[in-house]
Formats: sequence, structure tokens, C-alpha cells
Amino acid sequence: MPKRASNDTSPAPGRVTVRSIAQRAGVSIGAVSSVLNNHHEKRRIAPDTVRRVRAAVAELGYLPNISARRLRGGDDAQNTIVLAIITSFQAPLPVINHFILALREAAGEETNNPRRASFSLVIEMFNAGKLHELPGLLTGAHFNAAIITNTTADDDRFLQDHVLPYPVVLVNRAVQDYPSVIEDPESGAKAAAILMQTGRRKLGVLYGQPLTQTTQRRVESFLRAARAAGLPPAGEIVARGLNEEAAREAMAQFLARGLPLDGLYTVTDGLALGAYQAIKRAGKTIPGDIAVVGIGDYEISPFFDPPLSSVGVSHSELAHAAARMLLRRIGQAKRGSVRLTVPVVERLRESTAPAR
Amino acid sequence: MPKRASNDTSPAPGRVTVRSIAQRAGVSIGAVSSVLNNHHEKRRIAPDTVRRVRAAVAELGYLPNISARRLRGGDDAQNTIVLAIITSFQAPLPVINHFILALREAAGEETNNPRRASFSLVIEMFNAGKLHELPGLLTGAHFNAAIITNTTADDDRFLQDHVLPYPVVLVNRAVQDYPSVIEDPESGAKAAAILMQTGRRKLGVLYGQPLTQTTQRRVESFLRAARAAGLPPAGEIVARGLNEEAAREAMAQFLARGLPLDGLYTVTDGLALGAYQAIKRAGKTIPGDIAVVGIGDYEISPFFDPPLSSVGVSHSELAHAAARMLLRRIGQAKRGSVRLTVPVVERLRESTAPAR
DNA sequence: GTTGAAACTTAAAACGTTTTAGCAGTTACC
DNA sequence: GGTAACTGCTAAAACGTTTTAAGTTTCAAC
Repeated sequence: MPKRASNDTSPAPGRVTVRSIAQRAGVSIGAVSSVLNNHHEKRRIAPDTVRRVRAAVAELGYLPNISARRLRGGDDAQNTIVLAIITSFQAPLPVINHFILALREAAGEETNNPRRASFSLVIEMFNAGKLHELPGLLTGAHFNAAIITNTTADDDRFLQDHVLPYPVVLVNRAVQDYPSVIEDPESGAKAAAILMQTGRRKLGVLYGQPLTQTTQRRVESFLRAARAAGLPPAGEIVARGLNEEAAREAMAQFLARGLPLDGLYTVTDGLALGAYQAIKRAGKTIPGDIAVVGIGDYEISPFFDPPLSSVGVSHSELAHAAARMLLRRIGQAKRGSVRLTVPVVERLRESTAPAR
Repeated sequence: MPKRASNDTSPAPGRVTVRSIAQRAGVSIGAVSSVLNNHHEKRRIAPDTVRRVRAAVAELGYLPNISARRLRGGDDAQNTIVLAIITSFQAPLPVINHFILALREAAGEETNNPRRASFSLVIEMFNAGKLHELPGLLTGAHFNAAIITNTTADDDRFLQDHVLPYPVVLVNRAVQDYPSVIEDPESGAKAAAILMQTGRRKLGVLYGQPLTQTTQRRVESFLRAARAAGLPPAGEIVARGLNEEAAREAMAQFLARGLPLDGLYTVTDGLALGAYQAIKRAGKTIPGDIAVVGIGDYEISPFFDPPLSSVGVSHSELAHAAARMLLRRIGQAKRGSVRLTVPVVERLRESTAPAR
């Protein structure tokens, strides 16, 4: 008869661990581990013991502690550095794909240092304005470095007041003392220039609520450029939301009021698409009656009808820049604020062909 | 004069740990930790010691081991269960957003059990066909549960031959003994029905290379349904890739050959968009000359010109179903194969209005 | 009845942290 | 000139695993 297990210590109040199972099955921790990892044959555990352990596992609903497993280090323990992408639930999600790919690819490039060749990538999400509630944010207990994006003004203020104990790169938000990657703030002005080059003089800008730091900059630089060129004040068309449907509605209302407009700038491509529908339904043509410029955040904008011209940074490029910046800062203590401005690129397509 | 630190054990060959720093700074591990966590004031560490430790940290390029930190358990140690989304680098990425949101939301629903109210979410990626190279896949050392998607036939074979020591849900791939969520396999047949209802009889299907298990099922059930209805054999239009541009090219060539076509089914909305452009440029109208049905995987398909009809499952619904299935299996040992078929929904819009 | 091997199981070490308790000196106080 | 408080640090425990080395029975063979 085997000796009874004796290395039981605490009463194990909370989580089910390998120790709870051992107690329940009347066996030692080591034996439990053997069974869990299917080493019981190699280790010659009696079939009946295996059965008892398996039963206990099932009854207790055991979940292994991943941190413990990784700490202990198995065959593939190397890859223990953790990168996070932190974004808000409320943000338009599509962007984060670019970050995921960008981080994976940037890490591939840095293979000169084999230690950081591989890593795990976690996605953390917070409710807009509640970044400070994110577990591990201040302690650094959850990741070694992070890209933070889609923060609100409240979140930025929080960041300003605290210093995070790991490298961080912000995207499209500038906060003092944090490195960041943002798009060229004159993006909107360049859109205005394109419209003016095609002879448009009655300009308008379409944006949705709420405005982010970035979209606001686009609007402002657009309005400023129109004013500087001596045009009549550009119209502001404000949609109730950020999606196509809201844009269509706002645009339809604007057109119904008969206000003059021959050049439209939309601060996202989605808004442009909604506007397209309203314009066509109002019996007007693009670019005949109204030229349209978007920002190029939809990859399919060349397939709009007509293909959409745009001035903006590619999400992919922004993400790659952020990823490279982050990886470069890992493990080297020289912190401090670097601000990288990604230049916009102009893609001229039919939607801004010269009027008639 | 303080006593010299003495708890140095191994020569610390590989990674830089808190011990390496302690040795370098001539101080104990505990002191290093205090400095790292900015507790040095509370713990009354001498300013000079703090400086020495900081210097060592910088010189050695220290990165804390996240697993160790989490194991040790700080203020927010609860959340230690790890969920993974596993997908291939080669797959069209946009889908995974839905999984991210779905997992977060599904976890919110299960708040009756507070233990699993929160978790960390990791994204793992593999090269198509090389799923088996993913670290931690077989050992369970990296996550407690996973959603696996975008596998190839090779990957499926690998899964078939191994049993993973944690709950898994496959998406849009059926593999024996694995729970999975797939779209209604008669999706294509329903598309054919819609086209036939509007009086179209010269059908065609547009798809790209390579075919996935899912797109292949769509094509096959479409062709089968057309045949069953006694129509002339439906045309197969094969694009060289999966994007809009490839679709446009393939469609343009097809039309140039003057083959008969009055009803088109595309196995993704992206392909439909490419086809739209080719059709219009060929001087034909939608739906006047050719009706088009997509699958509804682009959220903006109602804003195509004309708005695109579709039959398909929403990515969001698929993702939610998978997430719920996964969470339900966590911690309860009743494994085994469950196959959930998500029904398709028909969204009829202008692109399938009756011919003239 | 010893003796060995075989069968089964356990104790202990290790992974890298953080925190708690506490040990020596030094200084201040009466 | 003894005690109390302060200063500056260290040792050790704990988190949950897996694995290694080392037991202790049992069982067959002599």
C-alpha cells in the first residue's frame, strides 16, 4: 500500500491548484502533475491512481496556472517577453490588425538579438476614459511593453500624471514625455489643396461625433487652409455617429438645404462612402458636381464608384512605425519623448477629376 | 557598513534577472526589487544604492519576467486565465477583431462565475501549414483555451492526430473530435435560389485562389443547386487572388469573352466589389443586366452602388458563437465533438432587384 | 528468508519575482 | 552609559508548476 501523501500545506481556499487535486485524490503533487502531462506511463503510475486523479480534475474544474507553467519553463520557455496592444472597446477596431501584424513583422526584423526574436502578444481593452482601471497598467505585472491607442482626453491626463514602468508608444495621441507616432497634422490642409487645385471653391468638411484628437486636427487644418486661401468659409457637416449611415443622413440633410458645395473632405473613408450615397441619390454627380477627398483608411477605396481620392497615412505604415519604435526601446533604458510624424501620401483618383 | 549580499547562487548564464542585477550592484535581491518597484523610499534604501541598482538595470538591459510577477501575485493577481486566438499569418486578418470583441463580451456574460470574469487574451500566429510549430500548442504551457481558425488541410491533419490538453474551438474548419462552429454548408445553394427567384438563368460564380474549406463549400453548393434546378451549367470565374483587383481582372476577362451571364454569386464581398467595377466598365448594369449576390462579410456592403444583396453568416455572429462555446467548455471536462452550424441570413438589396 | 529488481509514489529543487520579518549598526535621548 | 528609535539592508517565504532523485512496497527467484 502506498504511503499517504503528506506535503499538503494550506487549506487551498480560492483557486483549484494541483495541490487541491492531490488532496482530493489522496496522492502527491508530483503524481498529479505526471497524470496531467500524460507522463503517467513513463513514470509508472498505477492505472487506478490515474483514474482517481482524472476524476478529481474533472470534479474540481482544474485550470492550470499559465504563469506557473511558463515560469517553471518547459521545452519552449524562451519566449517570455510580453507585448501588449492596448485599445478601447469603443474604438473602431479594424486598426488593431495592423498593429498585430506590424509587431510580428518588426520582431522578425530584429532577429540579430535572438532573445527578442519571439514574444507573446496580448490584447488589452479598456472602457474609453477608464484606462486607469486596466489591471497591471501601473505595476508592469502584465506586459513588458505596450502600444496604447484610442485614448480619450481623460486617459491622456492620467498618463500625463503617471510614469509607466515599461516602454510605451502612443499612437495618434501626443502626451508629454511619451514617445508617440502621429499622422502629419497638416493632413486636412493638403486635402483642401487638392480640392482647390481642381477648381473647387465652395468647400465642406464632413465629420462624425465624437471627434478624436486626430480627426479634430484634420478638420481644423482643413478649415484653416480654406480660410488662408481666401475662400468663403467652408461648411461643416456633422454626422451623429461615425458610421456610413450617419454620414449619409447628415449629407442628405445638408444637400436638401440647398447650400453651395463643390468640394467635400471627409475625415474617414467610411464617411465618404455614406456621403457618396447621399450625393448620388440627390441627383448630383461625383466629381462633376462635387469632388470628394477621403483619407485612405479603407483599403477598398479604389473600388468605390467613382474611386476615392485620398490624403492620409496608411494605417499599416503608422502601425509599423509604432511597432519599430516600441521594439527599439525595449531593454534600453533611454526613455524620453520622441515624436514621430508619419507623412501623408496623396492618392489622386477619379473622385477629384477636374470639374466638367 | 551594511553586510554584503550573499544569496547569489548560480552564475546566471542566459537571461538577465533580478539576481544578475543584485550581483552587479553588490546588493541583495530584495533591495533590487524595492528599487524596481519604486518602493525604495518606503523601504529606506540609501540614495547611493538606488543609483547603483538603476545603473546596473540600465547596463544589463533588464526585462522583468512577466510570468514570475504574475505568479507571485500582486494587487491584481486574480486574472490569470489565458485565452488565445490562433490564426495564420496568411489569412485575411479583419476577422479576428470579431473574435477579440466576442471573447471579451462573452466573458462579460458569464459573470455569474466571478473567477472567469476577466482573463488575458493572447494572439498567436503561425505560418499556414505549420501550426505544429506554434510554441505551447501541445503542452498547454501558453494558454488555457483557444479558438483556432484559418488552418490549412495540413494543419487539420495535425490536429486530427494529436489531442490538445485544453479546450479548443475551431472556426470554419471541421475536424473530427474537435468542437467547431461553421457556416451553413448550403450557403451557396441559397444564393443560387435568390438569383433564380429574380428570373436569372445564366448563372456564374466568382471565387479566388486559394480556396478555403468554407469558400469551396460555397462554390460547390451553388453549382449543385444550379444543376438541380435544371439550368445550364453555371460559369466558374476564377480570380488569381483573393482581393478586389484580382476579381476585377478575372471578371473583365470573362465579360470580354462574351459568355452569357445574368446572375453572379461571389464568395466574398470583396470579390463582388471588384466585379462591380468590371461590370460597370464593360457598360453593363447591376441589376439590369447582371444581378449580384455576395456573402455579407463587409459591413459596408449596403453602401456599394448598388447596395449588395447577400446570403451568409455575419462574422460577428460566428465569432460570438465560437466564443460562447469556448467559454462554456472551460473548466468542465466533458470534451468531445460538437458541431454548431450557424444559419445564413438573407439580406436582399438592390443588386438583386428583378431584371428590368 | 534473503536478495534484487520492478512497481509505484513522494519529497525537494527550481523557475523569477515581491514582501515580510528582522538583524546589525548608528544616533538620539535622558 | 543604557535604552530607544532610526537607518539600511538581508534572508526567507510564497506564488503553482514540473522534474529529478530518492525512497518504500511488492513480488519473484534463489
